[in-house]
Amino acid sequence: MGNRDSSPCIAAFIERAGCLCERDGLPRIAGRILGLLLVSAEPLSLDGIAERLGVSRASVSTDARRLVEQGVLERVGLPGDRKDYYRMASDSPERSLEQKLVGLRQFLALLDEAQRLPGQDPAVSERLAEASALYRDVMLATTDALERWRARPPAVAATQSA
Amino acid sequence: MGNRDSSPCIAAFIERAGCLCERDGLPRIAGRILGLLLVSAEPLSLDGIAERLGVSRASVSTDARRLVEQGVLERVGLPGDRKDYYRMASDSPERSLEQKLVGLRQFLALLDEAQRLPGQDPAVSERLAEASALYRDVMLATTDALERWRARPPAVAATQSA
DNA sequence: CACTATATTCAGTCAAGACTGAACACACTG
DNA sequence: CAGTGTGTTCAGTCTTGACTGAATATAGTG
Repeated sequence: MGNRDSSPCIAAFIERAGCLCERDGLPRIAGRILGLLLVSAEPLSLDGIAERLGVSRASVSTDARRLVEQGVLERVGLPGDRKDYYRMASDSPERSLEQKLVGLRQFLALLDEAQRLPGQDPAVSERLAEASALYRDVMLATTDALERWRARPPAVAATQSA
Repeated sequence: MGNRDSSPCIAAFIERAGCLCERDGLPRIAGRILGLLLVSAEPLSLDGIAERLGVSRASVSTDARRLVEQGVLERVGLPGDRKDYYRMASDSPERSLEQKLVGLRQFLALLDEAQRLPGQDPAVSERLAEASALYRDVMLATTDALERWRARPPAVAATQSA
């Protein structure tokens, strides 16, 4: 079942990716798809992914679409082929980071809501303000890092031009 | 049941906290405990929390212990009282941020593992290196923000001295 | 227009784990 | 040592959502 060819290292890597993504609220299969496509040079078809991972085509269809919606995967066509192919989006690291940022943003919003709550003890207010400051700073720093990354010098060559 | 007194705003806030923490892999009740203690000036007993939230004491016992282990809650005693009381740890924002950092660290480790995989296409290697660089930078920036926060000027006064 | 290849959707199964009440353990008190 | 207040653990229920095979849609091909 699945993982027919290729080294067991890669299989292990894909599994790790699956488990890790599970912690972020993604289905395990979605994580495996990401792991697989992360290390594959060519786009893979839906059937190819399903067979390679040893899971149902239904799951791959659902999860791949979800990942496309999140912007971390791209659906591409191959000339003379009716199948859908998938590959990592060119800005996928950015996108998955943004996914994590929304979590931070919501947490920050929660802290702000807490600060606006009526009848707060001064000590509580201060605790909230401090936490809020920390998370605001982290968000800022992360956004900056993202900006720096976007402005990074373009890659020298690599096969894939676009 | 539960939320007997206090404004409905607070009840809503606690619920939001519960749902938000669920996304981070915590039981909803753990999130509610955090929300409740975040806005309460005094430590609360296990029974007090359970009654206030309208949940079983068993859940509060389990989840509070978990939060204490994570370092975001502190178990304190009150003189002349045999009960356990809980309050937010003084460094709780730091701790929950660190929790998030371990996720980043694991993700980074996964990327590194991918880079060490045998027989990599150059384009893939470059993609991995770029992603790795982004996440490394984010981790660094976050750690810096955390340092800044630790070095922040101490609070003016507030009721709770320690 | 049949026919085929492909992708999506749906009903159903299954597993994980949150939550609970009740039993239990523990440690004070008199 | 019984009795009581307190925290923990456990067996069982229930919800959620991942995953699947099969049915269904969609679009290309002759």
